[in-house]
Amino acid sequence: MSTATVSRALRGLPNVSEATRLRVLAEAARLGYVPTPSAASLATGRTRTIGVLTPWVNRWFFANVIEGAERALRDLGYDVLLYTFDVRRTSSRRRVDPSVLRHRVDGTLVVGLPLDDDEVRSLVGLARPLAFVGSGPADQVTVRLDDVATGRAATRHLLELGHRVIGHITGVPDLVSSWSPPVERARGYVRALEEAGIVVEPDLEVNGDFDVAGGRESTAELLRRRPDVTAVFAASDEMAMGAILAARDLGLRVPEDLSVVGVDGHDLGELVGLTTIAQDAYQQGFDAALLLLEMINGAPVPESLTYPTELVRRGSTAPPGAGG
Amino acid sequence: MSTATVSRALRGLPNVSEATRLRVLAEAARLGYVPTPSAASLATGRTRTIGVLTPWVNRWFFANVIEGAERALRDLGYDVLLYTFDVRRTSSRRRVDPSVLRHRVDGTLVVGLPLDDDEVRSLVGLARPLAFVGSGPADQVTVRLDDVATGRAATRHLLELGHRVIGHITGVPDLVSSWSPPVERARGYVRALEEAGIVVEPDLEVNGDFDVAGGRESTAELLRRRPDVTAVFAASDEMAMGAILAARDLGLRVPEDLSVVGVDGHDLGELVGLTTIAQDAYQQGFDAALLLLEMINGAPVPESLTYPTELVRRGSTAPPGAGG
DNA sequence: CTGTTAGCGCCTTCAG
DNA sequence: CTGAAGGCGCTAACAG
Repeated sequence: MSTATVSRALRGLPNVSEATRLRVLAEAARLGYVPTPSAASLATGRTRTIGVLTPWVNRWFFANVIEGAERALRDLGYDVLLYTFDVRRTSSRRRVDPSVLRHRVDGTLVVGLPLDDDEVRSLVGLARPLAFVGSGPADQVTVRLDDVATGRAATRHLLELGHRVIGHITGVPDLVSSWSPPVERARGYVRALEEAGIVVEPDLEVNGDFDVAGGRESTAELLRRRPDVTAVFAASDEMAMGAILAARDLGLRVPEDLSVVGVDGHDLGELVGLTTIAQDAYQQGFDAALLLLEMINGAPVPESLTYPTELVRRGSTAPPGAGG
Repeated sequence: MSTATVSRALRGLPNVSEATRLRVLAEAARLGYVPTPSAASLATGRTRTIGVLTPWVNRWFFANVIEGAERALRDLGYDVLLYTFDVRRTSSRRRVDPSVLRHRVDGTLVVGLPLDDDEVRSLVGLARPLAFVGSGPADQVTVRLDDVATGRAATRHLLELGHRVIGHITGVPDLVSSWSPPVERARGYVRALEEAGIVVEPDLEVNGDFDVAGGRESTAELLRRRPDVTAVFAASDEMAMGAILAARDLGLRVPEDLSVVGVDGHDLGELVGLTTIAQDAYQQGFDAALLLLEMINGAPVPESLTYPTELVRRGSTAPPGAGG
């Protein structure tokens, strides 16, 4: 029997009689035969692998998106190649160099990673399907929240409680990209303030690096600078929890002296009574992976999917001076 | 110029004159040439890729180990292929079938995934370096805590505070493997009780699925069954936080009515005042990756690395009945 | 130091 | 429906 017939049988192609197919399958199983992916990939140009680019895996949003995407891809026989690009306020991250992805992935999923125009261009230059989760450039397929609306809703919640001096803890430096979620949430924050006729003061915004420690430090700095702040909107729950720690460090009570609202719907939000705008990160990862595979299969896909959010009111927000 | 010379120049092999090497490098840069990994892999049998097998990515320990490993591997030019195998109490997980790894990875890192003997055997059968993080079979390279000592230390902390009826929230079903961290932590728990002359009661142990929701449910069940419990040792911080939620659901105060101690040193532990046995998960992932690469390079490596832990006392533990 | 020659294992085209 | 042949892009061994 020729290798060509075996190859056809194993891949379920037509033009193989049922008898030979069964014979091949049986023999392959008996021998424990496993195809060599690099040979297949060399011959076909396809890798059955998706590159996932993300700044971190140990943060709520990112971990859940990655897990959702991995499950979807695995179910459909695709492997996941993980690339992290640590993003910090203090140091600029390593540039995304897509040449490492060339001939290595059939598609790329960018998870919550703000890219500059050059980086996007170079990814597009790979000529492979590309999708973004969290946010992405306007002309690319993106699975996301309406981040402006999210920032606006969080800020309005605080305004409706009666707050007038509201701080904002944002995520990454806005130098890189004009379309990262923190940038858009900050826009929503500004818009809500303007709609309420409140003058927006730049020194009410600080950068919290998207984690607990960063939220804590930046909130401490904010409260030192502006002791008149009565509420804080953090662009993620982890930073919001850092803000609560900072308040506690300074002897302030939450929510009596400081109201705090976050974004995410973190598993531990309930435990600390955190008011938040909840989203489903796992599902976004799962669906983005499916979209990407459809693109690979040449199916038409929507330009973007926008996911719902929900304000979850808990004990970390209250009218200013509620307790004294 | 021949392809062989180009190949040698690009890979920095000897036997190439400096002049030609520079010429090759310049031309490659000009053309934007990128080698095709599948072709190299087909020719050499090596892939410069490491498979990372883990039950979850959205849990503190796992996310941090993965991130540490990814950073170490990336720095040394290796790619990370991520495979998750969801482990739950309710349903048995998909078996680990290493045939998908054959010809695809140069080594495998198993992160906190309890495997049965057959699965370990089949991984060993790949004839590629293999390392475990969290725990592993006795005869394999493992980066880990002393989990028995960890369970014992946590339980002793509760005993020293005066507790006598101490529940334990463990992680995964112990059906699969005899060497998972939760199993060993439970052993430490039992040993500490025995050393204190306390009769070990099986109905004081419940399974919390290693996450917040599971810790909450199983603690609720435990407290319903055994209202005399005054303290709980959870095998992870996330389950411990679930235990605190369960206590609160039942109107119990922590620590007055119920003391809770966990394991990990979760970023949010301080916020909720959780007493814990802290470990450095990121570093374990990082070091395990380095070990694996040394094995790939044929260097001798220690059979196992044991990491230190530290008891962090916070407000979630106190003598029984401390407040009333 | 450089070039030539065989493959690595699979897939695709074309004959039969 | 099946077989033969060529080639995917690179590396290893050997000549020169």
